[in-house]
Amino acid sequence: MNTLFQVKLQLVSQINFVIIKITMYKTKKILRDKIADRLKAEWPVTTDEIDLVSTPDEKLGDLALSLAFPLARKLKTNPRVIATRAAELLAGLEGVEKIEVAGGGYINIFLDRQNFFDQKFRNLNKSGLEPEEKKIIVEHTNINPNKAAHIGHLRNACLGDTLARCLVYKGEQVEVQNYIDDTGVQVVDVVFGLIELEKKTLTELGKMADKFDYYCWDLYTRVSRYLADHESAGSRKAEILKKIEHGESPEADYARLVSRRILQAHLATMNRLNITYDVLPCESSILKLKFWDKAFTRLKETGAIYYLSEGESAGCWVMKLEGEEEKEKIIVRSDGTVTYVGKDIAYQLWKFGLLGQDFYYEPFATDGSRTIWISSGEPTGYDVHFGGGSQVYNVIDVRQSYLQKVVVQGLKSLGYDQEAAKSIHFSYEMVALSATSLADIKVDLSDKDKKRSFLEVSGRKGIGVKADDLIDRLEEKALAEVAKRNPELDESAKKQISRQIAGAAVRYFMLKYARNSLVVFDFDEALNFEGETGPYLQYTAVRLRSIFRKFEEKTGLSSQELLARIARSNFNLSKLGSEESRDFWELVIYASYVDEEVLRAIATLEFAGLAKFTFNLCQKINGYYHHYTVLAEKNEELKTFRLKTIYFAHEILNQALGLLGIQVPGKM
RNA sequence: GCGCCUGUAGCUCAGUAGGAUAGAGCAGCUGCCUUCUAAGCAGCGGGCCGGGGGUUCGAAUCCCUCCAGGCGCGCCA
Repeated sequence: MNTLFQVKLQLVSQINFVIIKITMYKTKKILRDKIADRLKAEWPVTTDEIDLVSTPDEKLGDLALSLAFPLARKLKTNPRVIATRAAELLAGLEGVEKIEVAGGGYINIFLDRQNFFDQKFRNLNKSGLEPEEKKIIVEHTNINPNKAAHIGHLRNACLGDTLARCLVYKGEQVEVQNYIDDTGVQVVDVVFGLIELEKKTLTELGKMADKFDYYCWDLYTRVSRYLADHESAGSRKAEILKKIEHGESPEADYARLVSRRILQAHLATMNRLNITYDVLPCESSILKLKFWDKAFTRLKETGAIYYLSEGESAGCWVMKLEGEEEKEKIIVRSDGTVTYVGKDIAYQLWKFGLLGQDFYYEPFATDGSRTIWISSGEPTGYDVHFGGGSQVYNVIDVRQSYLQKVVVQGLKSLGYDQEAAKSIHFSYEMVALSATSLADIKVDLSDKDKKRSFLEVSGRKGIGVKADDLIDRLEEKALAEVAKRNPELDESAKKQISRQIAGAAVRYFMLKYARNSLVVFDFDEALNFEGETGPYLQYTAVRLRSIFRKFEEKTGLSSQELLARIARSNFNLSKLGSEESRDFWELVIYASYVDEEVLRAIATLEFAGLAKFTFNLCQKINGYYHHYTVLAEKNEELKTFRLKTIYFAHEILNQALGLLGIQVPGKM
């Protein structure tokens, strides 16, 4: 009972913390302070209790206070009376046009539009957000380097990459890691297949043509089936595993060749989606540098794990789990080898800089001007360091929740409570395949699997849509559209645009679902370019940009001169008709919520909201675009004002698209 | 058995730190291209928010319970 109560208290304090963070959004924060200041003379209210929410309708104002309701309850009076009095107290607030009482006791605030727009326009490039961490590590992708990437991996990478982008936008220092399990059983399976089934020599392997990842995809499923059918082969596989872990030739050479080549393929796939990394820590380096030994010593010394001499788990080192009194998690097996979780605890310690040891690094690839570093178990001569974050996000699907909990427990048991609290499992649901998608990829299914309406992606069974296949199909479709609409463009320009469109389609598709929602992948849906899709967002931006381009062509002004002209302009909003005034305001106020959306996305790790926000913004922009012509407007003053309005919207849209990792083509 | 998640329009999903009339997209139907790109816009139809209780001025949102589904709970990784 007592602990339950404590847990509740803890939750409440966490929630308060989040509330404060989210409403950091400048205008609201300033307003909340001022409101609290005015009201506290009459009632006992603090800034934290001032909850400013959006109104359901533009006619009701821009922001609403609902504090009259709880206050009325406390004071046992009518909320309407309180609201009326509050409205009096708040009269003449700076930045506020007027205040009205509505409904049962809502206090509705109408912002001073002229003032608001001027201010927001001037601060277009300042987010108004502040970093809170020393260094944040985002670990994502983490694909076993033994086969082609599939759409399940894409979801992981898109979520992780978007999180990193949002954190950077907030001003945080972010390090993106992609962990490579280059000595694990999945790689072992493929090495087994190459040696025992395919009888490939290392030289033959090196000469193998393109699509090595596709080749391994098929080989991996073949090996899985072979091993299931030939139990006796298990000992050979175990032997290979051991040799790879100890770096013995030639098995370890096979493993290295396979994992590096597949890793190259994965990076190339992710690059198509604008996703990149800072560092690739490898399991082989962890083994070579004996990270586990260090962690093991510490875990033993602190009593975080202990030895069992009798019972079911006799001979094992185990860890107690909070809240599961009679259950123990085995960390070291009775044969002395460490389990997956054990290694993960050591690795997590490294991420926080708590291991007292770092990898060596060397360049693995370059991505534009950015070097992607890979870990090494031996000195390389490069003086670079990674890890040592103050906060760590592990992007891993929901099935790993239990193990992630154990890892956090490991940190806690070692006394690292703060790090445990900042060790965040960013979990999300899996990607499955719809019945039609299953029919699309030719794959043998068991009778049991055939009966289900959808199937979980499985590399082992070969059930999955390969990432490159999906992107290829999207590019192909985009290219056909681009060629139809812009026949004057040369081939390379058309291809470039198609790549950008395909990338946007994938990224939006992966982000539009809430993370707890199981995505049942369907080709028809993923290949759609209309409605709530990435290409729709791009199209919106392209059309706006086209207005600026045409304006510049007509007037001969440069982009800077154009910006200077509209920044200088000072249009009096009262000159607008009521309809245009409303449409202008709806667009501007909605767009200005971008900061709050980013903070919300980070706090809840829910990027579907940010995706939705961007989509809704585009809907508003398209509505405006359709209704108000800019370039043909005869009234020069009004024309400049409209240019300013869409410039504002366009800038914010670009910011949002950047966060979603969506590029804007020059033409579509 | 225990734990986590999910159930909202014909379909796919938003909305869940309680707030005013439950929203999009797709699919269907009606209009709009001598006009800044129709990958667009405007409009129509479509809902016991899984069922039942409770808390509250107010519940899709919080609590209890039941029903249905998914996923975890290895000396696998």
